[in-house]
Amino acid sequence: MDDFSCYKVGRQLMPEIDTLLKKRFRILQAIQVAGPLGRRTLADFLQATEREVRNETTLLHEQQLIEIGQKGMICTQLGYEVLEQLKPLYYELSGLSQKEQQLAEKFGIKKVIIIPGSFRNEASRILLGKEASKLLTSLVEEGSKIAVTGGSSVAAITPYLQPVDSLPTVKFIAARGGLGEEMSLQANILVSQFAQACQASYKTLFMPEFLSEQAYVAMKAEPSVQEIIRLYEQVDIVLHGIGTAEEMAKKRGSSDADKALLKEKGAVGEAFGYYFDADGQIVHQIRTICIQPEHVKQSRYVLAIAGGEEKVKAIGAYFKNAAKQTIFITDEEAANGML
Amino acid sequence: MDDFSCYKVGRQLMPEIDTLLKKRFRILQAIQVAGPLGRRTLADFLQATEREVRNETTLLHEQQLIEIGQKGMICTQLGYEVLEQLKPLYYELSGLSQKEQQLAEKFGIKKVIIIPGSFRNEASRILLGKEASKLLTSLVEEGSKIAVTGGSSVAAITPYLQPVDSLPTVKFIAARGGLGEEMSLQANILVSQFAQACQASYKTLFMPEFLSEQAYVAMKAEPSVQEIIRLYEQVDIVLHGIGTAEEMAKKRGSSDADKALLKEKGAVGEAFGYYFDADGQIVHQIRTICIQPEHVKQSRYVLAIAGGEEKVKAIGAYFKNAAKQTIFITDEEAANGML
DNA sequence: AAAATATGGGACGGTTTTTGTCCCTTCGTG
DNA sequence: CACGAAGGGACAAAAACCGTCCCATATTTT
Repeated sequence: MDDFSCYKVGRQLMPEIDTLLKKRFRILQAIQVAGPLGRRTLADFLQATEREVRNETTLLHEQQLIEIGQKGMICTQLGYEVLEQLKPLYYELSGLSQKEQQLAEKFGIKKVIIIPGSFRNEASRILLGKEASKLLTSLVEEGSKIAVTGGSSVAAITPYLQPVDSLPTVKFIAARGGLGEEMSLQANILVSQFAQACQASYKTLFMPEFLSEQAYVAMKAEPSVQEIIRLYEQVDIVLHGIGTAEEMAKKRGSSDADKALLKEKGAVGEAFGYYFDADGQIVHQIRTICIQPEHVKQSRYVLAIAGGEEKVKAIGAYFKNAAKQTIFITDEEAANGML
Repeated sequence: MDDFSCYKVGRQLMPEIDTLLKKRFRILQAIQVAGPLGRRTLADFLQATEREVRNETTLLHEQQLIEIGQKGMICTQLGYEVLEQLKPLYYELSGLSQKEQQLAEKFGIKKVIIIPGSFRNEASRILLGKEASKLLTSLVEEGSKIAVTGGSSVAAITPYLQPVDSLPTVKFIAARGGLGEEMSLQANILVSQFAQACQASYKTLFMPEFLSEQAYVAMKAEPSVQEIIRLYEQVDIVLHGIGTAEEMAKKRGSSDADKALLKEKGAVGEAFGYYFDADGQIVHQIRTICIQPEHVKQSRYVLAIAGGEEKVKAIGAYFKNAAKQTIFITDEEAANGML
């Protein structure tokens, strides 16, 4: 499983290297993701004193793992390699590997990936983006159809998608219509950005949020809508976030009556347009066009992304009744909350 | 070649672990070989302050690598295992592996094994004994005939020979007669002790040191001597030390005239009864029965053992004209002197 | 039996190192 | 040109470390 045997033997003579490795790894990683930045900025970024950061960074500099310029410190190529090679070990030492496995078993899903820190922190979101992008890239095949929902977590991937391999042949599909205000996090916007980044094609679905019963039926019959519904049936990969019921309702600008209704029904979370209760059962559905749970369940891969302390309950509920083939990317904060 | 890759990557982030590992390894090893011993004794054994030893030993104790009793500190089973597993790494870090290879190339022999420290130090002699014993055990086969000379370095093996495998079937043969005073280091005594330790058989050769020409010829004709000379021709393994010319002459109680003669001939070293000059050429031979250089050269393995600063010249000279199949065990001190 | 030696644990100043926190000059950037 | 953030320098307070001794006890030697 691991080939850190010599490290583990060495640790018996030098137990202090564990904490040392974790500390320096964190700092080097922070420099890597947070780009060129100065000593003091880094210090409160990591919530450490200036001194501590300074000591470690001078050492990292002597080791040629970072370069110190006038813009600040940046990670060298060697630093990248060291980070890459030490990542599994860091995960092992931080217990993240173990937590990943525990969560995967608990939820009965394929795999869990934990990003150190919290998605509230920018550094973690950058790591998330890189990790998710890497994963997505490894999953796609020639002509894959990828359904994408909105949300800040999913949006974090954008800067790191690159046109490699078969990515240019895939198609990104908005998993549902827009959500109201925050345009930049809408599924429609994201798919277009994704597609642009990968030089791939995409399909948007612009629709009002709240349709009357009649309008809903009418829309469903529209040829363009029919077309996207057919696409949903052929989706290979679903990329979605998970939200809390309150947050979602607020984002949608739901009325107080609707909020009360949701609360009454016990809704705690939301994913691709469906509200579910603490048991993961769907209790409410937005009356709009969106991908159906059965489409999700029959897709080859499901990539769920969600983190942060506030989403612990929603995530836990969602995975009581989620697609088994799901790969779940979360942050350390949420992972701790769920264990 | 080595599988310390994860260690070496880790070292890039934590360069201090090198010295740390070496320091702790040395201390743990000292405890291992020097048996139960106290803090202060260990301190001047390692030429370190009491404090330093104390700090490290408390840590080793916490790590359960040593046990602290009223007789002093001893190495635990876990400690043994850690030492065993870390030994190649320690050799690598200390540059001993590299020096071993350099010396082997320089001398044109099969292999060099360097024992840390100096043979003047008891701890090193204990390590020497263990190492040489292990090596010898690995070399012998069913019915091997092993020629043994005297000397303190060779004698260091005695306590660590154990009756394993095919050792009981081997025969230890005194490579020559006695040397005078120091009985316990004579070849004759050693072979009997070796044989006893291994439950093997042995053959001694008791003869006066300085024979007249007539007596020498007469002795050679003796059946018992003829028998041992035939044995010399069948020897599989030669185990011998290397001495300086001065030391040997003194041990033998040579006359001043003889010493002057040796000096005139340029003798710098001695091995199994032969004096050789700085070029490794034999310049003088003791007139006694002993194994011949041609017997040595045709034996399967030659195990040479010698160390200490004072022997550097003698060793260097000896290996200018030594058997290619020699495996040479020396100490760090001599190794440094020769490079 | 008694003296001598060696053990681990405790204690305690003096010293070195570490730490937190300034200021300063120098740059890019707006 | 001005502002903010960069790295480097400096320094007092604090902490950690270090060398060293003492002590009660156990073991070894005499």
